[in-house]
Amino acid sequence: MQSTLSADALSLTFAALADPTRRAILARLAQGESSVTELAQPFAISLPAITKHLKVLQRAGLISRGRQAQWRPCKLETAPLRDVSAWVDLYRRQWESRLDRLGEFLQENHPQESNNEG
Amino acid sequence: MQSTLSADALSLTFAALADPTRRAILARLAQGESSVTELAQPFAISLPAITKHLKVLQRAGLISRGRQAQWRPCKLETAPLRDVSAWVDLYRRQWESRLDRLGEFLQENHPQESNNEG
DNA sequence: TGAGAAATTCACCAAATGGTTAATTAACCG
DNA sequence: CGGTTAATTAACCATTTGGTGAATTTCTCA
Repeated sequence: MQSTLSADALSLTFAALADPTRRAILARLAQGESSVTELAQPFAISLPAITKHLKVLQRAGLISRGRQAQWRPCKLETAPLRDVSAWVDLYRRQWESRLDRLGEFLQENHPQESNNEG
Repeated sequence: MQSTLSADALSLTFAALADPTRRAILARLAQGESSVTELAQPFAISLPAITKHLKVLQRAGLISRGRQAQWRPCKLETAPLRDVSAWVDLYRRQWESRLDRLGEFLQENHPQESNNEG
């Protein structure tokens, strides 16, 4: 699992989010803490596979693990999503301001056209 | 793992963003269109490696390719980042509202405590 | 003390990823 | 036409990823 040079936090977070099973796990955890078997319930994969997904999420800081009796409950952690949000919004703002400037230019020169939206 | 069944759009986008080289390429493209060799400039990897990164970005819909003479300029595309932003904000809102509710509860019971940011 | 439940670790496998060099395609220019 | 530049494709390699089943750890409880 461990790479020689550990990847940066943002890369770990994006990589962790790049799997639908893991996103579904996070969605479930957004509603509250949960045990591993409970989390595994909706999926057609083995428990060890779930454990691996949880390790990926934990390494990305997206969840933390607790311990009570033989359960290791998982809890959603907020910080990494905040970083992702910041990164995404930064670049959205950058290209949106570029498009705005282009839009203004087009407005000045071709008041008819109002194209956007891919 | 599911190559025959192509992964969903959000997974493709997150996976594309999970590499620092690709994020740097996008950052560069946020300032305007660029050719491949120009994009490759800052990196210590070969041109074919850059081509592969561009394919990943294109498959995720994060860039589009043009064509003029022997150049294939790359352009940033906005739609997928909007989806990422929507997903992230949805879950941020979900757990933040949970934390808010917890905060209110704590307020009612321990008016001293005030929450802080990392 | 030991059966059973929760979860992890182990050993393995196939496919995907990220990189390389060498060869090839596509367009320009003289 | 031939040479040059831009970029891609091809073939290959090492590592990572996502999965499996079997064994093991850790805890509860009768």
